[in-house]
Amino acid sequence: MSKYKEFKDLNLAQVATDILAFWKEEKIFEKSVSNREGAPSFTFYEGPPSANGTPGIHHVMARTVKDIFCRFKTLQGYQVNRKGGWDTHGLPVELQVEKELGITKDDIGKKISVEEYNKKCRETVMKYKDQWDDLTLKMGYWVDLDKPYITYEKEYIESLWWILKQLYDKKLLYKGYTIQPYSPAAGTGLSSHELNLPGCYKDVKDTSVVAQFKITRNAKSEFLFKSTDKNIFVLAWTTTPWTLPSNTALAVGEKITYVQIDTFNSYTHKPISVVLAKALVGKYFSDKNKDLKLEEYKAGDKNIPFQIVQEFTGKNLEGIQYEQLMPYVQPFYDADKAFQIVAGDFVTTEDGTGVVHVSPTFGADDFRVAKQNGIPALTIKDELDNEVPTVDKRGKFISVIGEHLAEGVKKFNIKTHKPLGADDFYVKNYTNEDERNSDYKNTDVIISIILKEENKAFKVEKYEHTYPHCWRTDKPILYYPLDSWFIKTTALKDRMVELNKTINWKPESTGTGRFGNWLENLVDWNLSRSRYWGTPLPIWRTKDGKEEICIGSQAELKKEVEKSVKAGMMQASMVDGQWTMDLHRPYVDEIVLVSDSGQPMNRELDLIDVWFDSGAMPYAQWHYPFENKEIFEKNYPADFIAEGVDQTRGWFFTLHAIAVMLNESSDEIKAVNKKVGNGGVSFKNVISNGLVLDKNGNKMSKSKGNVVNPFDTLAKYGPDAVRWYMMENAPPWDNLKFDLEGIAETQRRFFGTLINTYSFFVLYANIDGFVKDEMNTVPFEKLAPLDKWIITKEQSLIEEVTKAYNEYEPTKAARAIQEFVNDHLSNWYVRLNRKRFWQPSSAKASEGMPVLSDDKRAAYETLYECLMVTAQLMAPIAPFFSELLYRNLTDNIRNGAKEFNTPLQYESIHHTLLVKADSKRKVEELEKSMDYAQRICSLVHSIRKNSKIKVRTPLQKVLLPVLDEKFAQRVKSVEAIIKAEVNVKEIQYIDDASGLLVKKVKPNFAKLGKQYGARMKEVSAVINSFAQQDIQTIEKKGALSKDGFDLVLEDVLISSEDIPGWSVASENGLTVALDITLTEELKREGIARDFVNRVQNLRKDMGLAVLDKISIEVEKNGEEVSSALTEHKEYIRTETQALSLELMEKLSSASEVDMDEFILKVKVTVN
RNA sequence: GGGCUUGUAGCUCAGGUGGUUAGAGCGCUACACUGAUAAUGUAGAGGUCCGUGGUUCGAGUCCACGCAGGCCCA
Repeated sequence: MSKYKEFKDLNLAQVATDILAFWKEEKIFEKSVSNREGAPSFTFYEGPPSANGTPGIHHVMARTVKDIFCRFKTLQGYQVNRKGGWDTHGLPVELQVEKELGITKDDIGKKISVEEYNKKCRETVMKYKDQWDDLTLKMGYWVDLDKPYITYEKEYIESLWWILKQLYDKKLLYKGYTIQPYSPAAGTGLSSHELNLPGCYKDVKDTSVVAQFKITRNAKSEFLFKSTDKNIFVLAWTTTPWTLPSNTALAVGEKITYVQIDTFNSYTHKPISVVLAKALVGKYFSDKNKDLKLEEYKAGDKNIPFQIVQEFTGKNLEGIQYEQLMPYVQPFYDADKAFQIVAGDFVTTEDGTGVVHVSPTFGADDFRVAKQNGIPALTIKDELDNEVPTVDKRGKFISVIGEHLAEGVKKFNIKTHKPLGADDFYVKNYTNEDERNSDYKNTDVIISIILKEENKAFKVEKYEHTYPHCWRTDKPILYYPLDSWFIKTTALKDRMVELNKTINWKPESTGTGRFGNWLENLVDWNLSRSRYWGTPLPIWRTKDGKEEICIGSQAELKKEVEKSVKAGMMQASMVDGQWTMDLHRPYVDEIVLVSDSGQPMNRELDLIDVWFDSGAMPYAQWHYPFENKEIFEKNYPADFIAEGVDQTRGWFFTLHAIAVMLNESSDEIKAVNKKVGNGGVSFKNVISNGLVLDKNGNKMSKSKGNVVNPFDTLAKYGPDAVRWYMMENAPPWDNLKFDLEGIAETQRRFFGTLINTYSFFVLYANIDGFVKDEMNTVPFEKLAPLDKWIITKEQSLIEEVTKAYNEYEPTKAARAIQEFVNDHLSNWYVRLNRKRFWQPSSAKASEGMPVLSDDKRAAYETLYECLMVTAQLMAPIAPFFSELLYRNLTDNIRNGAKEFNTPLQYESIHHTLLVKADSKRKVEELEKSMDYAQRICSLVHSIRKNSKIKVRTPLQKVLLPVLDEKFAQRVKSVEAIIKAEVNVKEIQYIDDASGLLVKKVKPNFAKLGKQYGARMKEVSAVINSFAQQDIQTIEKKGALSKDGFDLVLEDVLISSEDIPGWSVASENGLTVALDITLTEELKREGIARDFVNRVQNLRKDMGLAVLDKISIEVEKNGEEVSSALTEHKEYIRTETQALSLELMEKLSSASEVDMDEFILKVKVTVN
C-alpha cells in the first residue's frame, strides 16, 4: 500500500517549482478552463500592463487579488476565461525610445522619420515581456498568455475606430478646445511632462494688479448699497494683467467671509467702497490707520482711512453683476451671463483678495468654472469665421484690443521705448525687446497704468512667483485654448452616475467617494494627444472644417480610399493588392480622402488618449464586432476586475464611460446588454487595491533604494507565503506596509503549523496503514466529541470563507483559515487527540494487517477531512502548497476515485469542486461547550502558574460556580477534556445551596439605557447597592422593586467573582476556583508522573525507538519516593514501556536525574 | 488648495447599530511540555484608542475643527 509522502526540509519555493512543472506537464491551467466547458461563465477582465517597464512587488499584490477570485470561481464550478493583454501605446513608451535614441520630440520628422520612430516604439514596448511572463508564471497567476490582446494590433485599433464611429454618429465626438500650456515662441502645446522638466519653473517678477470691478446696482446687490453712498467695487487680484481684457466673471468662495469697506483709492484719491475677503483685509489696510476718520482724509494723504461697513459670506455675492473692466471686446453669445460673480471651489484666501478674476480663454480653472455657470468667453471671429481668443498664437493681442491699448498709451501719455501701434502688444516679451531700456514697458505694465488712471486699479505691485517656461525657448508659456477632440461624456453624466450605483466597489468608498465625485464633476473627455505612437483619430477633414468623415473600419477606409483614387486625390499604388496597411502614423496621415463636394480631406493629426485603448478592451480584445461576437456576448460585462486605486480615473473610468456611452449609441451593444441582462456597465464587481509601501510606510522608489525585487522575494519565500502574507496582513484596498519579516512569520506561523499538522497525520497514518476511503467513512454520529467539534468548526469555516470570497474579502478568508488551522485544528484538536493516534492498533498490526478501531479510524478521517478542506479553502490564495497537500493526500486513491466518480478523482485541487457546509454535521452546542472548556483551562493554568504548581502535579478539584443550569450541562459534556488538560481529579459545581458563592451584580447598561436614559446614574447606584439577598430575590422571582425602581432580571448582570478562601481566577463572566491543597497522595502521583517524564527523556537520550522495551532500576531515596514509585508501578511501566521497575539500595553507573526537589539515580537498560 | 483614505500595545492588525475591565498575532519575559520535538503549549508585562472641542447618563465608536501619513486631482 502506498504511503503518504512525508515532508523533509520543506521549502515553499521548491514546492512551487515542482508544482509549476506539474502544471505545465499536465496542462492544469488549460484544463481548469476546458473542464468547465458548458458551465456558467465568470468573466474577468485583465487590465493590461505595459511591458516597457519591469514588474515590481506591487504587481504581485495586484495580480494575487485577480488570481484569487478567478480560482475561487473555478472551484465553485464556473468557467473562468481570462485573456491576458498588453498596453502598448502612450507617452512612457515614446519617452523611453527618445531616451534610448538620445533624441527629443523636435527631432521626430527631422533626424528620424515617424516611420522609424514608431518602429522603434513597437520594438521597445515589449522589451520586458519575458520578465512579465516569468513573474506571471512564478507567482502562480493564471492568465492566458498565449493569446493576449495587444493594443497596437490592427484588429485592436479597428475595434477602437468602430467605437469612435458609434460615438461620432451620435454626435458624442466633437472638436472643441481646452486650456493647455502653450508656448507662443515655439508655436506648440506642451505636455504636463514637458512642463515638469527640470528648470521649467522659474522665479520671475511680474506686475500684479488688484483690480476694481464696479458693481451694478440691482436687487441682488442692493444690500451692498444700503450702508454706503460711494461706488462699490469688488477687488480681484491677478498676476497676469494681460488677461484682464478678456475677463468675463469673478469667482468667490461660497463659505469664505467677505467684508465691505469704505475707503479711498490710493492713485486717484476718490472715495470708494470695496469688497474683499475678511481674512485678507490686513494685507491692504494697515491696522495703524483704523482710527483715522474718513471725513478727515485729504487727497494725497499717505495714510488712508478705512471703515468696515458690513460682512457676509461669498454666497451672498453670487449672481451679482458688475461692469466690464476693459470694455474693448464684447462676448459673442450669452452676453447676459457675462460679468457676474460666481462660486468657485478653487478660490482661497491664501493670497490676493479672496476673489479670483476669471478669464475663460486663458485659465483652466477659469474655463471650467465658466462652463459650469454658462459664462461666455471673450472671443472674436477670424477671417475663416472661426472663434479665436483675444491673443493670437504668437502671443500678441488682436488688433482690436491693441488699438484700445495704443489709445490708452496716448491718452495717458505713457512713455515707452518705442512707438506702439495696434499690432505691437505682445502679452509677454516674445519679440526680444531690450528690457534694459529705461522706458521699456511690457503690456502688463501698460494695462496697469491705464487701470490706475481710470480708477480701476486698487493696488499695483511687483510680485515674485514661480511660473512655467518653455524648455525649448526659455520664454514664459501661456495657458491657451487649443483645439482638441472631445467625447461628450457630460451628456451621459447622469446615466454614468446612476449605473455606477449598481457596481459593487471594494472598498465602497472608492465607488461612492472618489469615483462618484469624479463622475459628478465630469467634464468632457479630451481625447486628443499630439504624439506619434498611438491609435490615430480616424477623422478626415477638409481644410475649412466644413466637411469631415469618421472612419469606423478598415473596409470603410478602403472604400473611401478607392473613391479618393478615382477622384485623383491619391495614387492607386497605395491600395493595390491586399489591404495590409498599418493603421499607425505615418501611413494613415498619407491618406487623403475626398469629400462629397470634391475637396481633399486630411486626417486630423491627433492620436487618441491611451486610456481609450484600455477602456475599450472588453470589445477590442475580441476584435468586436468584426469577429468573435458570440465570445463577446458570453464575456460581457465583466463579473470582476481589479486594479490599483490610481486607476479610478484611469481604467475604471474609461471602461465605465465607454460602456455607458456605447449602451446609448450602439444598437448592437444595446442588444447584447439586453440579452445578458446588463444595465449598461462593463464590470459588476471591482477591487481597487492600495499601494505597496516599504515596511516603514514609505513609497517604494529607486532613489530611496527601498524597492523590493519580486523575483528575489518569490525565490526566497515561495509564492504561497508571499501571496498569503499580502492577503492576510491587510485588506488589499489598504496600503500594505510590505515587510519581509512578515512573510517569514507567515511562513513559520501558518505554513509551518499546517505542515506540522500534516506531518503528524502522515507519521501515524503510515504506521497504521490508514488510507482514506471515500466510499466508507465512520458516520458523523459515531465520531468522538472532539471529532464532532472540529467538524462543526470546519462547517463554520466553510461558510465563513465561502462568504468572504463571495464578497470579495480575501483578507477575511485568509484570517479565518489561519485561525482554524492554528487555534482549533493544531492547538486543540491535534494536541488533545495525540493519544488516540499513538495508541497501538490491535494485534494484527504486527502481522502487517492493521486493523483500526472505529475510534482511531474516526480520528484519522476527521484529521484527513480537515486537512483536505483547509487545502481547498486556501487554494485560491496559496495555489501551490494546497496543490501539494491535495496531491499528497489523494494520490494513493486517485484510481479508485476515478472509477467510482467520487470528489477526489481530480488530478489537481484546482479542478475540484468546493465543498459546501453541511448543517447536519454541525453541533453548535458542542462549540459552546468547547469554548467553555478552553476558557476554564486557561483560568486553571493561570491559577497554577500563580501558585507555582506545575501541570504534572495532579490537583484534587476545581470549583465552578454555576449561575445557570445550561452552563453546567455544557461544562459537564467536556469535563473529561478539562480534567485531562489541567490535571485535576474532579470538577465540583457549586450553586447558591453550597453557601460558598458570593455573587456580584452589575447594571446591564445596554438594556437600562433605552429605558432610563438620563436616570442611568440613579438606577446603577441602586443596583450597585444590592445586598446578596436582593440578588437572590431578583434571581428567584425575576423582578425586584427597590428605591422606586421596578427592576427585572434582565436589567442586571449577575456574576460570581469571588469564593472566599479559594484561589480564584475569573474573566469575562467565568469564574474558576482551584483547590491547591497538595495531599500526600497527590504528591506521590506527581512524583510518579515526573519520574515517567525523566525516564522518557533518558529513553530519548539513549536514542531508543518507540517500541523498544526497557528495564528500570532506581536507587532508593527516602520513603516518599519509594512509595510513590511502588504505588504507581504499573502506570510507570506502561508509559515507559518498561518490563520491570526495581528499587535498589545502591546503584553503580546510574544516570542522575533532576527531580526538581531532589536528585534520583536511575539506570535504564534495553531489553 | 480640493476629493477620498488611514491613524487602537514596540510591530502588523481586529474592534455590527454608542454600554462601563479595548482584543489577536508577532516580538519581549517567565514557565511548562518532551511519542508533532530545528516542534508545541501556557501565563505575564505592555495602551493619553492622533489631538481639541461637542452631543450623551455613557464616546475607540456619533458630530465639528485640527494634526500627521497616503493616493488622486488642481
